[in-house]
Amino acid sequence: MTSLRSDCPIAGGLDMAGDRWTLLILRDMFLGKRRYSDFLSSSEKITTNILADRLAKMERAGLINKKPYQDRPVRHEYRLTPKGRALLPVLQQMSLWAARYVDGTAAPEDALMNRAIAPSRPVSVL
Amino acid sequence: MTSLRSDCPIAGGLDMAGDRWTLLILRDMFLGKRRYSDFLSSSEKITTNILADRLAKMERAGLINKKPYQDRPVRHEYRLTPKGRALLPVLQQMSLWAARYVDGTAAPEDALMNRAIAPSRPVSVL
DNA sequence: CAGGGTGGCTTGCAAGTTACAAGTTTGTTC
DNA sequence: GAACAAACTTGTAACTTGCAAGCCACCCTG
Repeated sequence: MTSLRSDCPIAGGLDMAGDRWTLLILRDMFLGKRRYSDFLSSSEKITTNILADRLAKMERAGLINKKPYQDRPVRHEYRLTPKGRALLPVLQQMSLWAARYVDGTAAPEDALMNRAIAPSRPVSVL
Repeated sequence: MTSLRSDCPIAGGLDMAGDRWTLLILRDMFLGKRRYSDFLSSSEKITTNILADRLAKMERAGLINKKPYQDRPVRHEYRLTPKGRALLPVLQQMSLWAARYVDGTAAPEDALMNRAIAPSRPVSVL
């Protein structure tokens, strides 16, 4: 996770978010989840150690940040940074692809698809 | 790889292509590579056992197919299926994201970006 | 103020996956 | 028939994942 395999942007992207869980946590955040227990409740059943590890790595990678929402006891919530939010089109395209080509997957969720990130970037822009 | 974690299309997509190498092999194919030795020569330096394993899994997943291009000795080449080709937009969005947000990555390659798959699908279509 | 419950982790460990190196097979070229 | 090459396969150590259990701080109830 700490060094890139090459300067290819695809390799770089995969080095930061190319595992089985990171993009699913991102998806949950786009759907409004913010707390540890929210992420645990998703239907893919991530385990606690992996969730804690991924949240820490994602924070170090600048995809999310962590802020206390209460003291006593201190509890944190996790939110997308602009860098994390900018991965939405990747999630959208992945959804469209799987919904069409992978058996047993449902249609993409409207909440993910009907959403744009700030400066929207069409595919064939410079 | 054989069963899906949920019916979410993102989870489905990740179950098929959410690892450190599959999308890089796909990228190489979009750039015209077809042979085992072509894939080995990429700058990320995939090792032979992983390459062989990934090619076999991708074939089973229907992303690519394998055909002999000569006998004596039999040699195969690998080509994208329509299902594999349809992952191009995912690669494109990943490239745009990383080029913009990941330090040390180069600009997306024109050969990948200036390319459309047959029925092009804008993001916010049903 | 003891006992149970809850949210958010941490720890331990077995099983699976990856990386690196070396070897094998099939045929071709000198 | 020796060297070479493409395309794998095998062995093994290191790392990552999945599963279960434990832990700590705090609230809540009696």
